[in-house]
Amino acid sequence: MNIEEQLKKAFDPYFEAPIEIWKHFASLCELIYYKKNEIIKEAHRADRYGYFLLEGSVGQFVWKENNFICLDLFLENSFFADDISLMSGKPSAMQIVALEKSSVLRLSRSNIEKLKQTPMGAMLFMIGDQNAYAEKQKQQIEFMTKTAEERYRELMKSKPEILQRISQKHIASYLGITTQSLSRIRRKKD
Amino acid sequence: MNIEEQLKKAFDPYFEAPIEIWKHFASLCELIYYKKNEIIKEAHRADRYGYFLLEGSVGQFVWKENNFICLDLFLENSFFADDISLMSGKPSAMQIVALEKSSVLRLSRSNIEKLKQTPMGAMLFMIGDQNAYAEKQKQQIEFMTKTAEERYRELMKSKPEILQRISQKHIASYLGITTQSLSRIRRKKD
DNA sequence: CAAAAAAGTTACCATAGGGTAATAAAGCAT
DNA sequence: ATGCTTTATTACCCTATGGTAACTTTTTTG
Repeated sequence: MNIEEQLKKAFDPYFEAPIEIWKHFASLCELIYYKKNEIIKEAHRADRYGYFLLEGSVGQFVWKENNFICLDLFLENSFFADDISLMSGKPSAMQIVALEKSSVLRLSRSNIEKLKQTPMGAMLFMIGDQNAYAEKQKQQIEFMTKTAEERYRELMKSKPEILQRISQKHIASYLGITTQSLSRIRRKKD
Repeated sequence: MNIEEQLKKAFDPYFEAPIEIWKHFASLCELIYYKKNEIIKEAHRADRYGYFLLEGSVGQFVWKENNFICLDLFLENSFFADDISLMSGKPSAMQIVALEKSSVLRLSRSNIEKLKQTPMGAMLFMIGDQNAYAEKQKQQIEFMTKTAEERYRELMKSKPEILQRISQKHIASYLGITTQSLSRIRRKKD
């Protein structure tokens, strides 16, 4: 599958934009490859890019005491960014890291602005932003209404491939617990 | 202060739109009054409105075990909605409640769509959505990197009026703890 | 204003999850 | 492959927070 088809397919569940839009989108991007554990966006720097993950996996992290904890995980065909830095133009605490060998489309802020000036482009970003918010709110509800063990079992059911591909260290911090606690949960039954 | 000035002033920190836009915005809204504890949007219903809080305070809740826990709190001059239901058109678990006597501007989905068709309107909603996402992410970082006690002290510092105006029951659940735990924290020193 | 309801406090014990540390297992590099 | 580094497991004890329950204070409402 070529890149514009991949973009279209990833976005279609939310809004079906014609393939020409995605050709235009892709034409404004750079294609970048990252090795496992390579830093895509360093903590306490500014970043003026949005990204689309073609292959691999990526995590958003912030520092807590003595390690990075994971705010969100992305698998291929997802949009991701350090939205706070991208919006404000200022440095943010977030670090973004490739968790597997990954290929990524990178779109600069100025090209984002260009895209937003077309009606269809504006629509895409609006829907993307709304969706990001909705996902974050769902994540909050999971956090506030379920135990770590319930969140683990939920994740196991809904995205089992994450458990195969991402190290438990990251999954544990994503679930809001230590690797020891995750081990304890996994031991019970699996 | 009249309504359009109030709208403009609330939004200006993010993007300075001309007052005419806000007149147009206000003209598409209904003004509604709620009593303390009145339900603005009931859990497990759909809601096709966005809201702007002129006076009072409002909370977003979801059910957990035997009570409603608070996902977010709003004071006057904030936009709020059940975004998930508003986006999807479908029922959602969220309940929205006036926590004090409140006055609210209510904007229907169809009028939101109308506004979004103007370039300036599209801009406003885009910025609003981005901002909502950024706030939610900040809230997540607070949750994942700080203890309940730290979150309480932080809230005390950043929005002390909340502690005066909102019942501890709601503040406790907003902080992710029980009222007993909040009492214990408050006892320490205050 | 008085009675009733709701909210807040305190104490008790229970439990999920954290911190340290030792060990085992897996992944990576020469 | 062989060692070196990182990750995962397990055990130990510790702490923050939860649940129940009794009591007090505040708020609501007839």
